[in-house]
Amino acid sequence: MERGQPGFLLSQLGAHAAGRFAERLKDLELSPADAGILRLLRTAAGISQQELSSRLQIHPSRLVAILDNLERRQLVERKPNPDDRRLYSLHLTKDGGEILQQIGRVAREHQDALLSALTGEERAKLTEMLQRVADAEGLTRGVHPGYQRMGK
Amino acid sequence: MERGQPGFLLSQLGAHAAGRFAERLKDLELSPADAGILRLLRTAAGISQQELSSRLQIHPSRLVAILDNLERRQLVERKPNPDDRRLYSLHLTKDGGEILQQIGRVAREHQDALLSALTGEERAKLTEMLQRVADAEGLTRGVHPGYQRMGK
DNA sequence: GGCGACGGTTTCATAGTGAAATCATTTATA
DNA sequence: TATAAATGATTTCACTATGAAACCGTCGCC
Repeated sequence: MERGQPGFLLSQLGAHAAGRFAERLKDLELSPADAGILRLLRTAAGISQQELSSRLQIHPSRLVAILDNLERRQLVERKPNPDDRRLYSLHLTKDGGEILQQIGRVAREHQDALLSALTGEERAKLTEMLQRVADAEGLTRGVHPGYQRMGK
Repeated sequence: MERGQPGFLLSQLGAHAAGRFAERLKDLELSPADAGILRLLRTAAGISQQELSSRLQIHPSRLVAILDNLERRQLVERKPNPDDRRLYSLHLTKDGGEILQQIGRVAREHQDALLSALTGEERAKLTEMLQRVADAEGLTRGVHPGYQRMGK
């Protein structure tokens, strides 16, 4: 990849953005994967670990430890599934919901800082272009390829 | 980070682009860090490992193994520095120069595939915006934050 | 000439990784 | 209904990557 070229820039900036965001999340003692899980559970309450792991592309064996941690901190709850005793039914707790709000705040701050060099109009154009590229590449919205390796 | 928002998109697409590029590099049996090193050595022939590691933000102890490998494959040469016998003077070999050309080819293919959803005009606009953001964030051109953890 | 700093390398302790094994439970099959 | 196969969550294990610190030879300074 040549420097100054969009491919490299994209990858470079993406890694930078992810790193900066991860740093901000550390204030909340959360990893990016933690945040992704909490966010997904808001809209997909009750899903199983299996389903969670396949949606976010996190290895099931890794998910065990992550959920253990989130449950210990009472941000997530593993409820039994009455229909299938093998499955857990995962839910956000009250605390989990509240921390999710903080995550949202952090994300907005992060984004504003990151894109301060662009006008509002440019941000919209950038978002639209990036979304188009992401769709063309078959990326699922909200699923970060790095979740596979951003557990801690 | 909310989905569909530029911050997340950037990070998501960046990771995707880096992953795809790394896959293509595998055909040449190179890691992204390998490619970064070869590329830098083209314009900065003769530098020491110390200097290389600080420019690319690669840990010195990790650099040893990477250079061992590149030297074994005769893509890079460690010459003694006559002025200071502690320092190596790193150089691309003939083979290294040739593989660098192949890397360039792979990078162009990668980039074309990645941005196929955008017109030429849009690509230029995207590049310009990304460069502006990268500059504002203080990123050094050609230095990927991920080199720190993309040795293999 | 001796002493602290420096470059490159090695060692080491730690942590993260996925593949495969395990165990309970459910579904399919006959 | 009995038995086999599949599934979900977890644990175990072998492998790799990581940086900190120790190490050795060399340099610059006083």
